[in-house]
Amino acid sequence: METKKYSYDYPHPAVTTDCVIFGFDGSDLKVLLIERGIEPFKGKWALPGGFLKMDETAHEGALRELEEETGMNNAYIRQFHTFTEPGRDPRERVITIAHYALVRLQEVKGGDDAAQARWFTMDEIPPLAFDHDRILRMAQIMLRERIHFEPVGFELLPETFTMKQLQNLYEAILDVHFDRRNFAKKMFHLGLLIQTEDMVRTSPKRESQLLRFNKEKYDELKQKGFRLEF
Amino acid sequence: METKKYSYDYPHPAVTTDCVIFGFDGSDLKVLLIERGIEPFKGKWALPGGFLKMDETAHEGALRELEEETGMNNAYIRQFHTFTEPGRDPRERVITIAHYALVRLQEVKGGDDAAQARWFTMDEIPPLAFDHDRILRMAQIMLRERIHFEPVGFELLPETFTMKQLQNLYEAILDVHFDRRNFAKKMFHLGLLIQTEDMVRTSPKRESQLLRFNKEKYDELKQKGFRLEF
DNA sequence: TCAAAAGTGTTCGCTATACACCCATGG
DNA sequence: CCATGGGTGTATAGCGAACACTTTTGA
Repeated sequence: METKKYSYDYPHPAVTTDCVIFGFDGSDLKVLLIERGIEPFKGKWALPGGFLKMDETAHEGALRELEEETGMNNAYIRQFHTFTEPGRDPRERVITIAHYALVRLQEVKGGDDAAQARWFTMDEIPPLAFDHDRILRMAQIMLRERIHFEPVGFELLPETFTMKQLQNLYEAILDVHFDRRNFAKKMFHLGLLIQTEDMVRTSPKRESQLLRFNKEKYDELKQKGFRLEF
Repeated sequence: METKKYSYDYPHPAVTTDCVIFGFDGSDLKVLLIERGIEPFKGKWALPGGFLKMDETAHEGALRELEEETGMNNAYIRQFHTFTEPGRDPRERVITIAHYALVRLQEVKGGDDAAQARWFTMDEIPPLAFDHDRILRMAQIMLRERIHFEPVGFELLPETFTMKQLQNLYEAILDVHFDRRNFAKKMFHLGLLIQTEDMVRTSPKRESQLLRFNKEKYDELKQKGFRLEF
């Protein structure tokens, strides 16, 4: 502990990136948590995260964390808040730049990380290490607000999906209920959906049509500036 | 440079808070800038900001900056993004937690700070130091989005104001134009405005009614959850 | 008397919402 | 034949957008 190689005239906080990784299984919104293997909070569940390297941006750091945990390297990821309470880490002053990521559950392979990782639905989240409860709650709020400006939901769905799944997703994110017919009408009216030829046997008795996200149309709309009404 | 008193096993970035301070003069949205007195970027205009103290949160740091520059200690202030590009400060690695503040121009006394400070309208902003151009642009975008969830505009207006001023403000923030009658209709319909008895001679020829923000009603609506449509 | 600002209402079209019946399938 | 899930259409109400004339007053 005598070999502290990095010295400054003024005290500097440590900086980490944390990542709230959201996934969707067709009915429920889920979050990936890691069981901590070391103190502090050993054995508790926590958000994936780690120290920012000196030559990477927070965005790159968060992507790195995400890849370590999920093997994904092209996910949607967005910084939403930086948490700075002086006492939030018992070891030293640590501020964390928090992100949320949206991933397709189907594409997630287990992470490299030896760490214990598990997906939790939003209503079975255990108490978390540090101030991660608060970070998670705020991630949910920010995602909920974001959906009014970007069709973020499509980042969570597979290539093709059913209208029912899309509605489940919006309902899970916004925590509201929509009328089935009105929801479909509105979604089609936005023009962001393409109907495919394919059907899928969704459950015991019925098959349903598969949809696809119209990215070209979205990019076009984004140019002009638009709002998603929900 | 030998007396570096603060040492760590791993390199730590320096952390600052920067503050985009918005004001409104009845017609135009303005931003408070500081002329830098020291290198780097000496003589250039920049956002007010400074190093985060080890015992304060970013919010407290931003409030402190704000008070130094404007003498205000109760303004609306909100963190919106943390900028982390490794090269953004030529001296050392500095990340900055950026905030925007909304203040009432009438209440701003000159700051304590000896620094040269000036209000600029949004279309006369000079090139700024560091990456502050980018920070300012993003502040504007975030404020624009925020107004869909909170009636932030009232933070920028005096206690009483005219419908014209309110409309000017919304038009300045959103960079759009509204029909005068439809705008008034919509605002009254939200129920967030109280008509006062008073009139004011706003300009050459005519007097107009003064309005007041209905904070109780707003708090009530916020409880239930609501959206501001624009 | 002209120019500038403010006050005021109506119409039209669209969208949001509420709502019910039919069909196909598997058990 | 029953239960489940998916598909489909209509009627109503409310909101958003477009739009013009009158009044006041100071220059």
